[in-house]
Amino acid sequence: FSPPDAMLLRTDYPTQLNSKPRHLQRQEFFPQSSSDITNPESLCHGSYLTGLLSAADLRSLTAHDDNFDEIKLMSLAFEEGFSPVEVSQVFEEPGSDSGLSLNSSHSTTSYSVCCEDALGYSSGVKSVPSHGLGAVGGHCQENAQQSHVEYPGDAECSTEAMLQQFLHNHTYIQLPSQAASTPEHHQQMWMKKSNELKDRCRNSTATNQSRDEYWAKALRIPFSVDEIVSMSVDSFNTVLAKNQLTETQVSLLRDIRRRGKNKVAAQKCRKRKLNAILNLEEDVCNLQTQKESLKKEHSQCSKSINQIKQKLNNLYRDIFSRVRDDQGRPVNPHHYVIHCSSNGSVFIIPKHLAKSEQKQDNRIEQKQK
DNA sequence: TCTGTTTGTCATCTT
DNA sequence: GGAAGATGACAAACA
Repeated sequence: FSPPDAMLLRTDYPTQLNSKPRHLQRQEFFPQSSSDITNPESLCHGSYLTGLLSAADLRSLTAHDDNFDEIKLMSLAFEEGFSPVEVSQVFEEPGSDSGLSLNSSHSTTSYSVCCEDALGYSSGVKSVPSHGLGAVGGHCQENAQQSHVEYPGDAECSTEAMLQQFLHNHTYIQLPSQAASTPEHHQQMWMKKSNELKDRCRNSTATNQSRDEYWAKALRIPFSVDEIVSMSVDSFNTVLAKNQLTETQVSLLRDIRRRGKNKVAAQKCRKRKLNAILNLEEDVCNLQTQKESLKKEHSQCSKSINQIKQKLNNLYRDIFSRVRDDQGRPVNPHHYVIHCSSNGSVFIIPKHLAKSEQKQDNRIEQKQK
């Protein structure tokens, strides 16, 4: 869901927000030590994370679950001192389908309001947690001190409390003078903020700034994406070793490098595939041309053979029309054949003799070979 | 609104 | 066995 949605909800629950005393201290929401928090549900009180957990705590916390990419980023945001707008903007990043993939499981986590807590953690829900996280990221100390929300306790959690918490998440960013403004004003502010973020993202893409460039900038990585991708393995390892980077920054650097390399590889792969297709099409074209040429040649050969056959028949007929046997009778061409021996002599012999003669000649030829 | 293309990304396989 | 490259599949952006 989005903060504007929450504002609409808030108008349905106007009494709880402003009327209840805010007497509970932030520490009460996390009675256990931060290092004990290992389950996502503990994070459901996420609106108070910044006030309660140090960056180191958050890092160790997030290390327990591979799905906590966004939380890792939050951690970095706190650690690096980013503004809530920066962090929320990062999560508003266009095409946030992948963004920062600190590990193989990604894009299946999101923050959403659940029945138990204000800021819940759910898996398998594909949504962009931009506003909520932006709010969480921006939960600075002063704001936390300025407003306290009544919380009914760990065991029970009412919808009102949930809304209060969530609304608290998204009101802390305001200046103190704005704190008591109307729900409509909240909504307008969020709409405006959302549009600003979207505009900035659009501008970002309009200037050909890639998502990784954006991330690198947002996480203050002192190298350009091109540098990260194009540097040698040794240089890259040196960079990782000598720059005192945080775990998250190292992850991002590795991701950027991997994505960059893979992007180039994909481009090369597609180019190769295209070239292969073009070459195959050219081969097909050449083979078709060759086939046509061979067909023509075959046709011409057939024609020539037929002409030679015809000439041979004519010659045969002419010879037999002139030849006579011992008694002066014409020779029957069905019983005799013209035989050319290997030494060039030409005889007219009975067919049955011609066959045996032929065999003999073949044997002699084979012996000569 | 639908459709085809391009591009980035991930997972997986190959080198 | 691990790193890097190659490639199929998918999704988002875009024309």
